[in-house]
Amino acid sequence: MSESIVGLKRTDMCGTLREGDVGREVVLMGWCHKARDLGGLTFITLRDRSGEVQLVITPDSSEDIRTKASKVRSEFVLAAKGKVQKRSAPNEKMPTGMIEIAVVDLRIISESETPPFYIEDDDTANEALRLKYRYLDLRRPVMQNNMILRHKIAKSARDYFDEKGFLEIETPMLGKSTPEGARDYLVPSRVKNGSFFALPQSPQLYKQLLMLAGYDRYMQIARCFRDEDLRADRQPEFTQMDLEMSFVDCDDIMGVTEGFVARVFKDVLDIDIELPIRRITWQEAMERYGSDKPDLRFGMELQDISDWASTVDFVVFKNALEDKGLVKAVVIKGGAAFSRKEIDALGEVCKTYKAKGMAWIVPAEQPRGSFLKFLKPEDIEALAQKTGAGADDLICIVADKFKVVHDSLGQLRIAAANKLGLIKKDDFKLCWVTEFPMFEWSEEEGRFMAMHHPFTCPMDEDLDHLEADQGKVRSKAYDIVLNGCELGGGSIRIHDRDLQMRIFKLLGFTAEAAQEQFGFLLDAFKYGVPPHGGLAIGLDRFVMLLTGAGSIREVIAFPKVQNSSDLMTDAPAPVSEAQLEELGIGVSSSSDGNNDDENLVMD
RNA sequence: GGCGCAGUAGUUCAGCUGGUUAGAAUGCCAGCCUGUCACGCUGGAGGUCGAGGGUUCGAGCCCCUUCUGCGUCGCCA
Repeated sequence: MSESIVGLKRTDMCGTLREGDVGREVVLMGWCHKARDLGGLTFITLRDRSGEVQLVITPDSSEDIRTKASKVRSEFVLAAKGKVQKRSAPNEKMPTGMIEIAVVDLRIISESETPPFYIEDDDTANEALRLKYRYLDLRRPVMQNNMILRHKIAKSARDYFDEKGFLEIETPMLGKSTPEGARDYLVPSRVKNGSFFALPQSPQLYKQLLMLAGYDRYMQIARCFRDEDLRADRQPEFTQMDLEMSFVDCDDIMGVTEGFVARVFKDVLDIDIELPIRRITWQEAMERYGSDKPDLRFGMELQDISDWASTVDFVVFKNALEDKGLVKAVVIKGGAAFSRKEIDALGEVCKTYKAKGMAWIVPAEQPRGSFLKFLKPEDIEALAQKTGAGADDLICIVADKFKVVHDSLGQLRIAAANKLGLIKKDDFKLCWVTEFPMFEWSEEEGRFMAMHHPFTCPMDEDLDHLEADQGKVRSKAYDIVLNGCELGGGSIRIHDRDLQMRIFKLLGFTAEAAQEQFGFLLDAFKYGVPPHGGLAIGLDRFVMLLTGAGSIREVIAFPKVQNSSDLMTDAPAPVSEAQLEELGIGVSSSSDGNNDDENLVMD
């Protein structure tokens, strides 16, 4: 049975009705959240995007309505006409709990099978199940709120940047594959067999060319693609609030970005962000927090104890120091109460980040620790003195090279803070991390790679030793960090063709390779380039942090799972021979005999 | 590719040292019920214990392989 809505015009949304509406005749449409048949009386909770309201069918209702009401089940789509009346038994828990609708016309528009999980806010259902039936999952009010909040942020962005004179300009989805950076998603060309488009990892080059073209201020809420493994905060396709400005320096970009972030916090959560946002150099962030995205909601900073370690007769420290490394410590207040097992778990965190181990010590009257036999009583006292640790505290120590020490202790710091409950969920701490290194040594490639991207401008002070000491060159790049999560980042770009060529050369590009990959950019740079720079904010992460969601999947309508597939549509899926033929692509079964796992090969 | 966690009724879970016919709650179905809102009461149906193999007199439980989901390292300019 499926009735029509002809003759009924919706007058109100379910969740908007209040006591002031009593006496009005309304027409509502929505989903049955729950039907309660008490025999003579039937209550139906009707739900739409705005909320829920109670329908009531009494023994006075017509036979037809009572029959239909008895057939209604969860998730049926209903249309109801009736009069708003004050409830004799109000429900304080519902926003519409003071009123109900006395039904005079009821239509079952669409029936529903029993859903595989109950549509409620507590997401007790298995995530894989939720994703397979995402359209049902998206009915849950908490998911609808996430989508609404996401919309609000996008709207704030468009309003804000419009007011600041930005133009939203769309850039292509089908572009050119570039070396460096993440793996590209490729799209085969039908017209030019054997050639491929790449989906954009970001609109980077297009927005730079828009600056060159004189558009001055550009923004775009842009979909980006990266074919890399997923994480709780990483999806293969994601959305960036992308912007670029001409005739600016770092301060201009950071200023306009701060205004945007503050605007979103105000519009969405009614929170006032203190401006300007604190700035920390990359060097300082690494040294104090062991991270280029420090969580400033708690202290527990890293302390350099290399001087102390050099006076101690412990081979682990000696080796690290001789190997141009350092020794650092994190003091966990109250950590003396941790069990051996809990301390070992912290050691495991360090090992995950390549530390060979974690030394620890509780500087109590009867000291406890992992390397006491190498320490004299005065060593322990000196360490306690230096680090400010007391008898109730746990000192965790890692000795290794710069990266290992900071990575491992930085993560240990977070693990310990989580353990001690130092991180408040509704606390928002922002910072800028500036002066990123221009290059990063890649063991795998055996060369320097661009830490940000190859179009990032080096700092003026470091231009002179660009060739001489690449590792020391800093760039005009900046990241904005919210609660230890990289919210976004950007840079001032190179606008000088010669400098751009120098950077390509340092990255190992021959002049020919640079011309082949980025010829269009280098050509464009012959025709008058304004100084420019920009930034992109990860919209999904921003929404995730503002909603307190545990992963960006919670704020993306139709996300992918860990193997980059879509549990609802089963994408990616094989295509027909004819389609492949047209694209000039052959597919061969892989040698392991697993027919489901096929390899693409070019004809 | 590595490491870790999980997979038992539609759903969320329990299931002891390997031992009778695998349980609970909820949902679902039927009947009753005039103020419910986690409605209530009575009754009922519902299971390839993710899959495959092995050990055993006997496997949800032990072993191997594999699939799926989650977290994470690598990776993500």
